[in-house]
Parts: sequence; structure tokens; C-alpha cells
Amino acid sequence: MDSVNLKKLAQILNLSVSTVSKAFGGSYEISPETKNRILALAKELNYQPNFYASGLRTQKTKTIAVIIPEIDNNFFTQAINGIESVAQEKAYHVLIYLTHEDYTKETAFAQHLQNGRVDGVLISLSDGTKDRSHLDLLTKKNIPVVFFDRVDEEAVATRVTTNDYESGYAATQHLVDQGCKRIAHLYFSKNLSIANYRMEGYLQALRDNKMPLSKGLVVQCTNDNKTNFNLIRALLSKNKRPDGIFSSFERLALHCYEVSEELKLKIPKDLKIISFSNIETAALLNPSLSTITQPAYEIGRKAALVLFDALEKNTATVPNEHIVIKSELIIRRSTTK
Amino acid sequence: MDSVNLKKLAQILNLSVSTVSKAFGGSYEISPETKNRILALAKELNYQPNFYASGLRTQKTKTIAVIIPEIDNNFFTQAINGIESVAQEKAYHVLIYLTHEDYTKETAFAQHLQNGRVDGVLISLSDGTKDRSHLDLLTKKNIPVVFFDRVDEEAVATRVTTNDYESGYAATQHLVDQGCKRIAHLYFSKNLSIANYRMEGYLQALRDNKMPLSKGLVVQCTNDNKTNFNLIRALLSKNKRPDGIFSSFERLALHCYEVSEELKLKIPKDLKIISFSNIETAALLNPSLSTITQPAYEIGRKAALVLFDALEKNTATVPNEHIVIKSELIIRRSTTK
DNA sequence: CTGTTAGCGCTTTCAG
DNA sequence: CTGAAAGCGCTAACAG
Repeated sequence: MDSVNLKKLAQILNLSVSTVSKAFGGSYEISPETKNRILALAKELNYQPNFYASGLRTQKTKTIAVIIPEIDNNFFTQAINGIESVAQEKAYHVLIYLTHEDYTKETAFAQHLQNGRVDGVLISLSDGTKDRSHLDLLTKKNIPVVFFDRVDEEAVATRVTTNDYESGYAATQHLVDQGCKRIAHLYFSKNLSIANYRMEGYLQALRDNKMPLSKGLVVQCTNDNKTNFNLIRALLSKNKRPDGIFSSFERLALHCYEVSEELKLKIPKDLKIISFSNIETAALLNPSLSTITQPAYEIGRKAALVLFDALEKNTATVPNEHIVIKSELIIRRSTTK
Repeated sequence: MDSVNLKKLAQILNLSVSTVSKAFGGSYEISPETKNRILALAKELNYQPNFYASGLRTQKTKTIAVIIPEIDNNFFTQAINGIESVAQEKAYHVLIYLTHEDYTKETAFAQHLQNGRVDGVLISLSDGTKDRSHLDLLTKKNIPVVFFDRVDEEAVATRVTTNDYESGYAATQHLVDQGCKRIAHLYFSKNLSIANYRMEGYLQALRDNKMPLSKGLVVQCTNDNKTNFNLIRALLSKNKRPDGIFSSFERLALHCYEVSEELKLKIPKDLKIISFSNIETAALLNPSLSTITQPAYEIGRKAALVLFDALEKNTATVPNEHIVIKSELIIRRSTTK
């Protein structure tokens, strides 16, 4: 392919390559006249500056990476939407990396991204992530990193989350208010700070209501749907089964519905469910799930804005702060008597 | 940042840059001994080859672009998952571009991608797309393009879709079988070939059942939720309102539920609904929506595989064929009597 | 088996 | 206001 590049434009116009280049940079040392000639020809020939050449030269790529555990999840989908909206405004490009909750993959991605492929990184940690050295490497290479949702609490960086503790508390309190006596909690992982905060909110709400804390009612789930299903079936098959469930993860709540159907439990009569969830569509379809709905779009946007701020200031360090955007507690029929 | 590059490695080891470079290429003209020395040092210093330099040199980027109308949509989310699974296998990177159904944006993305940023493109057209010249440009620049779901029928390229006509037929037939006499169809756009096929299936099913075709029962929706809601409310408020709805788009079906709630219509007694949808979660939550569920993951995977095939063969032309992966008709309580 | 050299397309001093 | 030249980091032809 005889692609059209600066050299070609220069040849046709009898100008030097550097002159042509400057014209695109909008430099004021080029006469308006030649500038117009250049831009006109460029348009005509549909010139597109070679991305790799300019990237190599300037060390700026106009690209960010988004590393997330999974994409088949409404929270992350909406977050990407928010991130992308900012990227479009700033004329940046977005690379997506899915870890599938695999810490090894996360490390590999981060390692790879050190090669200067991107200007900055937005990340939501995968479950297994304990060590953050792979992310420190990025910062050392002048690539700023911003965390969202599943953040690294120890990181000296910006961390954007929702108010997990309060939400966990409110969700639990709601179940208490609806008369639940045995409230179970389903969570995803001990490694995730957000999961811990949600659980702390749950525990505190129980304490404040003088309700007994029972280990059997707190179920740690896994990354495997089948296992989770079985755990939940075990929970709901007990003699003294729970009459309320606070789930910190969308998919776990869905299993509760499946299991309830199997065990012929009536929702909300026998069991009231409230869950962190961003399935707005499901809520529309069925008013039987109360939710704590995270402002995923805004979280994504905010995280992206912080990152772009650093990029514009040309610094790899991002403010060391925790930004909280509040979730919404949406009560639906399921959990009212 | 004194980043570690080939030159540095070469200096430290007292070798030439090209020798070091070859070592990474796995070239057999390098002695195993020096090769090991080089690789060892590279590992120690955590060397990452500069992406832009090698991209510039080789004109290969190990990156593909995925252009889709929106991401807050389970079909596309699952498709991305499929695409990404192949990309990971092939060690490719994935850039995401969201057109938000805006043809202008789609064109701009395609224009931009001519600059060699990616090796290939996967695209699902936005609603407004009529002219495909922006995509032809890519092919001309040796960048293969594969279509999925919302394909360009005229394009001389691979087009991966589901069996839209048959599915439309089957969905309609199902409603007929359930006793519906006035079956409405909601569709998204005349410009989309898949929408047309779905509608043709619907029309043919009505004809085959000797049911009258009524223009008032076929509603073309828009890209705006509010407008769609109003259109559907108008449809369901009619004197002779439909008793069955076949929706070709997930979100339109959801509006039917909203409107039904408002108008106090009972589902499925007063109204049976079947829709194209990939909300597995919603289906779990509520068994009241029958669906035609597209194999989004497989469609994404297949499209990606075709693209990578072309990339591996180093050709910009992709087989001119239409690949069909069948959808699944999932009948749930809503549409049985 | 290793080194020299040229150049991918662009930006950016520095000279004119 | 315009041009010449160097070089970003890498690869690949060609010599040795």
C-alpha cells in the first residue's frame, strides 16, 4: 500500500516534511496560505498521521487501558460507558483487558503495559490480587494508575468507590425493618476491600439491632457459579434457614432466586432479598428485587477524569485520596411485607 | 525515566543492538549462550520491547478494534467476551469504540483507524449507517474488516449473524400457538438488515397463519427511550390493543413491562411477550419473558476467528460469506396460557 | 554466530 | 516563514 504520509504530501506540494508536519501542529510559524494548501491536500488524500511514528517520537499515545475482572457484569459495563464518555471527550482511545478474576493475568497485563503502549491505566482489581508490585512498576514508568470499585487500599493513588459500609448497613437495616429475624449475608471474597466494608456494615447493623451474629449465616462465595449455587442451596435448606438475604454481588442474588424456585420458597413471603446490583433491566422486568445500585457510570467517569487530569499535568502521580460516590438504595416489593 | 531498551541491554552485555534484538526474535543464528545471557538480563531489568517502535518498524500492531453501537447491552457485552477470549489466545489487544448509534462517530473512528493503529476491525454497524465507504477505506489500507450482528449485506466480507428470519418466524408462531390474535411487532430501525429479517419472519408467520397484517401493529422505535416508551404506551392504549408482542430488541420489551404496569395489564393473561434478548439474569429473576437468545459469545468468537485467520494469512480480504449461528428460542411462563 | 547500517514516519531543535 | 538533520527504539538486510 502506498499510504499517504508526510513525505508524500511534502513532495506533492514542494515543501519540506518538517513544514508539513508543523502545519498539522497548528504552529504559528507557518504562513496561513501554505497551511491551508497543506490541510486541503491532506483532506483530499485523506491523510492520517501514522500513530506509531508519532507515538514513538512523542512518547504519548492518547490511549488508556482499562483492566477489569469481567465484562459480563452490569457494573463494569456501565463503568466502561462512563470511562469511554470521558475518553471520547478527550480524544483518547480505550484498550480493554479482562482478567477473568485471574491475578496472573492481571500481572501479565500490567507487565506488558510498561512498554509505553498506554498513557494511563484504570483498574478494578481481580479477586486474587494481594500484591500490587506490578502496579507500582507502572507508576515508576510514569504511567499513572487510578483504581475504581475494587481498589487497593494501600495504594498511594486515587481510589474511586461507592459508600460500601453505609450501603451494607442500610441494606441490612432495611431487612430488619421488614421483620427479618435471621439475615444472611453473601459475599464474594475476603480479599476485596469493598466486600469487607459491605460486611462490616452488615455486622454493625445486626449489632445495633441486638441481633445475634451467626457464622452460619455469612457465606463466602467463589468465582464459580455452580459452587455458589450449592452453597446457597445449603444455606436455604437448613433447618433454621434465613428469612432475609443481603447479597453483595448481583449474581449471588440470582442464585437465590433459582434456589428459591427449586425449594419452593416464596419471595418475599418466605425470603426477602436485597442485593448490590446494577441490573436496571431486571428491576424493570421484575419488581421483586430490592437493590443497592451503584453509580457505575459516574464512578467510571470520575476515575477517568482523575486519570486525564494527571495525564494533562503530565504527572504519573495521582492524588492519594479516596473518592466516594454514593449508591442508591432502591426498595421494591420483594422486601416489603 | 531511563527506560531499559535494546541499546541499554546491548551496552551492558557488550553486544550489538541487533544481536540482542535477534535473541528476542528467537533467531537461530544466535548462540544459545549469549541468548541466555540476554534473556536473563532482560528479565532482571524487566525489559519490555517498545511497542511503538516495533509497530512502526513491522507495521504490525497486535491490536484489533471493536466498533459497536453501545456497550450497555448484553448482546454486545457477551460478544466482546467472545472476541476477547480469542484475542487473549492470540496475544492480541482490543480497542473498544462506542458509536452510540451515531453514524458520524462510526465514520470518524474508521477514518482514524486507517492510520495503522490496528491490524483489523470487527464492527457491528450503528443504526444510521448507510454508506460503507469509510469501511472500504480500511480494506484498501490492508486492514481487514469483519461484520457481526448488524452487518452490511452489500459488503464483500465475512458477516456473522444469527438466523434472524427463522427466529422472527418462530417467535411469532409461538405467539400464534398460544392463542394470540393481534400480534404486534416492535423493531428498531429500517436500516438494519437484521431488523428487516426479523420482521420478514414475523410477516411470513402471520401470512402462513392467515392472520391479517395490520400496519398499526408494527411499530418502528427509535434510539430514544422516552419516545419508545410513548410509542408503546400508545400501542397498548388502543381500543383494539395487541394481545401479543414480538419485540426485536431487548429494551423495547422492557418498556412493554413498564407500560403494562402503568396500564394495569396482566402478563401473560392480557399480553404475551416474546423478545430478542440476552439478559440471562433477568430471565432468572423473572420467568415471565420468553426470549430469542442469541449466541452472542459464539458470534463474537467466530467473527474474531475469521479476522485472525486473515491476519495470520496477512491478507486484507476476508471470505465473502454469511455465517449464521442459530439463536435459541426460550419459552417461559409469560407466553403460555 | 555477531555487527553494521539503513530506515519505518514522525517531531523538533537549529539554521537559514 | 521554511528546510535540513537528528533521532525516538526497533527490525532486517547484508557483511563479515
